[in-house]
Amino acid sequence: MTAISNKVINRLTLYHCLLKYTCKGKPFIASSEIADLLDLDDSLVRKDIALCGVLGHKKQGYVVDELKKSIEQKLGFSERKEVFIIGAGSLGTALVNYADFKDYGIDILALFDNDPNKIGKEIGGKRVVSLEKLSNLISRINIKNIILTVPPQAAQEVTDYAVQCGVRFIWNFTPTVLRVPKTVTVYYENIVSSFMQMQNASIA
Amino acid sequence: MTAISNKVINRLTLYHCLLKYTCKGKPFIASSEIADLLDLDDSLVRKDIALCGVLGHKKQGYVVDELKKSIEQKLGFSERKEVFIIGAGSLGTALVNYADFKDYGIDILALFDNDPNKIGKEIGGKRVVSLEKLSNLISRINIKNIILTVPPQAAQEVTDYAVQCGVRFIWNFTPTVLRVPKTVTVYYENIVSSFMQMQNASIA
DNA sequence: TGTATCATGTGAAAAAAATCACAACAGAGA
DNA sequence: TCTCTGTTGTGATTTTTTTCACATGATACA
Ligand SMILES: NC(=O)c1ccc[n+]([C@@H]2O[C@H](COP(=O)([O-])OP(=O)(O)OC[C@H]3O[C@@H](n4cnc5c(N)ncnc54)[C@H](O)[C@@H]3O)[C@@H](O)[C@H]2O)c1
Ligand SMILES: NC(=O)c1ccc[n+]([C@@H]2O[C@H](COP(=O)([O-])OP(=O)(O)OC[C@H]3O[C@@H](n4cnc5c(N)ncnc54)[C@H](O)[C@@H]3O)[C@@H](O)[C@H]2O)c1
Repeated sequence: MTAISNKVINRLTLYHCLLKYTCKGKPFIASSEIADLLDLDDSLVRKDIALCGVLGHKKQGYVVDELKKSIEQKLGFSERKEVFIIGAGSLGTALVNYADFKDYGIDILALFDNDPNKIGKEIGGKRVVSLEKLSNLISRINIKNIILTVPPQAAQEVTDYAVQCGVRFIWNFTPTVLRVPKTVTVYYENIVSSFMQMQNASIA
Repeated sequence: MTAISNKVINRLTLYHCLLKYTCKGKPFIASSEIADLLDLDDSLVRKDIALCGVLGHKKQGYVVDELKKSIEQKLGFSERKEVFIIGAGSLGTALVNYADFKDYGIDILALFDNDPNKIGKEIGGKRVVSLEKLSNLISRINIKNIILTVPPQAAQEVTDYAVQCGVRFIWNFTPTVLRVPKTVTVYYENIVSSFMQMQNASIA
């Protein structure tokens, strides 16, 4: 089982979206259809698919349902991934409400905040807990992933605490760069960069 | 002025975040510091910076303020980019409330929705307008960019309408692949893919 | 003032990613 | 049944991106 590059992961999730919503009901799909919709080269699509171990059918393409399932398997959508959100603000609220997370195996267990007005309440059916409780909860249920949605000014401080509590993966939605030990992975959800890349497409 | 790749854009925005929040007050920064924080090769950082036309200083590094401004210039943060949001739900609300957008020149003018309970209200100081008014408003003020945050089932239909109204760039937060004419650019804000990439980091 | 240092800037090399090109062959249709 | 077509699967090539390696020279400091 070879490692799979981030670019491939990104494309495979897009293929999956396509199969899930755009191709609903269709039995087969050709690599060229996927390629056209996503503005890619069709051989690239075939190579991505080959990585999932799916074989296509001459003159017909790939079986939609089989391909969808294989992508799910390859990317581990069915493995349950438990996550805490730290920062129960606007964005934290949106993320708890994101219905499709469950299809990817992403399960938000609770939100943490330091605002006494929010603590004890529920957002999107999930409890908002005092940040102080993080340490305790992490040692009880073994959570490795957090979504960081606190104000940028609080990001490093909260990160330090989370790392100390044993967090291993930080999905960082704040526009800050975080200092963490080598054992911790930060993924920068650099939302503005996406917009700039989109704009750049017109020039390039 | 050569085109700049998406990877470079992504890194430059991260350097910018770093300069803005992590380095506040520091006069100089070395490429190796940036590289360490972001887990990159330092010569890569220097090459990215060279693209912005900034020269460093031997034994000192780059002038933080100068570098920050040059990235802003290179990526066009100070050019005003007017945007409509379509879909005034959880995520639309979070995005209107995203304070840092203004630092990147992203200016959300209004939200559109088809829910009569939302139309006429304000969210984050911006008016929620009936989607029907989009055509009119686009021809009046010349808006090219929309942020799409409607439910996935409505995405294609809303897209078709927006394209017809003259939209050129669609920042698509829905987990769907959109059919658009070649003249229209869709940027897929494939949020789940990020999470999968983060997880992958542990294996790779 | 002199010197050793350390960060830059950049060619050259390596690695990774994408594109090209096409053989193979299953399936549609005559 | 036969032929033609359209799509796969994949080697070869090209392009892009990253890493390596080091000459350069400004700066700190003795
Ligand atoms: N809103 C967006 O769409 C958006 C988009 C991209 C990035 N971001 C970033 O995401 C972060 C959150 O944005 P938001 O709009 O939800 O902000 P927000 O102000 O609505 O929410 C921040 C939440 O964090 C809590 N908080 C503050 N300090 C804390 C601490 N020390 N410990 C625990 N909780 C703390 C606050 O009580 C609040 O509930 C910000 O860094 C923002 O820049 C937001
Ligand atoms: N919530 C998140 O954090 C998150 C994250 C990633 C992606 N998404 C995606 O973003 C989209 C929005 O998510 P959300 O959580 O804000 O959903 P939501 O249900 O809270 O909001 C959707 C909004 O769209 C409006 N709407 C529905 N049909 C419409 C139409 N035809 N024309 C105009 N407006 C219409 C609704 O009235 C509602 O206000 C969804 O596609 C979701 O999958 C959400």
